[in-house]
Amino acid sequence: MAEHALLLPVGNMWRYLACAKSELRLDLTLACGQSFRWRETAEGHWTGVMGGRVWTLSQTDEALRYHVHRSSGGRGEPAGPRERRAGVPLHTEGSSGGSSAGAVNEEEEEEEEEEDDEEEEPVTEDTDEEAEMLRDYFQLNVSLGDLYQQWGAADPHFQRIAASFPGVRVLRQDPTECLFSIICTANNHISRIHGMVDRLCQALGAPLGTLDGTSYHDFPSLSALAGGGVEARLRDLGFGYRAPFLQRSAAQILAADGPRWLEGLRAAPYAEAHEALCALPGVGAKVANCVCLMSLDKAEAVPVDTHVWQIAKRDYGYTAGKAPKSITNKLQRDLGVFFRTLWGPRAGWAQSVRFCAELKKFQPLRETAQLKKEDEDEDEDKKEVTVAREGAKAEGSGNAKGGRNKPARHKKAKTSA
DNA sequence: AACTGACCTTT
DNA sequence: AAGGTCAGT
Repeated sequence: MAEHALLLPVGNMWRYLACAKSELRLDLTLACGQSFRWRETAEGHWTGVMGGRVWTLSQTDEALRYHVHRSSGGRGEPAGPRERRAGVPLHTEGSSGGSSAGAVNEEEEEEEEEEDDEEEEPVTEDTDEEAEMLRDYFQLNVSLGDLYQQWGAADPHFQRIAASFPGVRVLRQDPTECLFSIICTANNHISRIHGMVDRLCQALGAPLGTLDGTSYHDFPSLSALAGGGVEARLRDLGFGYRAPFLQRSAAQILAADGPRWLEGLRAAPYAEAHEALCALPGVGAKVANCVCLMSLDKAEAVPVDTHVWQIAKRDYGYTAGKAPKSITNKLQRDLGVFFRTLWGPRAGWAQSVRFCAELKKFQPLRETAQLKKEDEDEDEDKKEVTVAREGAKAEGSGNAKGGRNKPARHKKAKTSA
């Protein structure tokens, strides 16, 4: 029910936010595996759900353009904390093409027609609020240009790719959405993850409306994720062994004061947040680092995956000594310290740029600048990196290994009532 | 404390 | 093999 609330098409009602392309590149930032909620619905146009609303974003050289799709008859309340949804029905097109992309809840489409929310508040304030939502989501208060400068000066390998991959920012995502999306990424393909997150929202998230035949859903709430039968449902949706991780993690968080527990970690030190996350089923060191970096304001967190490990070996000669067969926790800690020493307190941001540049889908971008650049100096700076391992603790709460606070290990708690 | 395989599916 | 995690040694 309410599956087919009609979302208004993008008219000429773009809003603009001053933002240079060197500060933000939508294509790189939205498709590099941080969030799996955005699709390029048209050339240079990215549509997705953020903060309980459906957005379409695009950009010019100097501005970020955005539009929020309003439901024409939506009764689906946004699950967000703010309930004030200034939905103003403009066109009341008879709901036509119910082209069921979901095939799940096929309903006879009823005429969208109920109490049209009488405008109870002036809508003008909403636009400022939405601009602020974007600034927060993209963390536009952080000057990426300055950071690129610093990283490039400190690291010739970063400098080598910087010009080809500008505007790669770390998103500030909702912690719940980030956590449960990232759990899905473990031992998985990016191409597959997109579909999984999509089906997750389709199956358990509140419907927000339909646009161009595609239905959009909010990210599932913790209660929806923790519900009985969720594991089996997700198994059917192709989540494999991750299905119980999602359900059990949700239940565990709910038992620990719900979303406030997660959001509270934003104010906690990196090491503490990392440790707390690792207590959740399906959350190891790498996933915890991703969540810390992309939703909990831990800019120093460096997720070490196979790509970063390859980079470390190839570019920074980080095999000196021993090369574990797999990426161990110790290796992740050591590499975290190493990259924080190299890149500084926002090492996680720099890592995101390097990771992005490593993705196969973005290799064409690399070629372009490579031709311009020189291509002779290759192995130049492969020096000892072991030296850097020493004074790496100089950055406050850098490494996420200290902290012997409280055990709080539930992890394998089966059906702990 | 640090390593080694098994593990759901899909490219 | 894929942007790992878990349990056992």
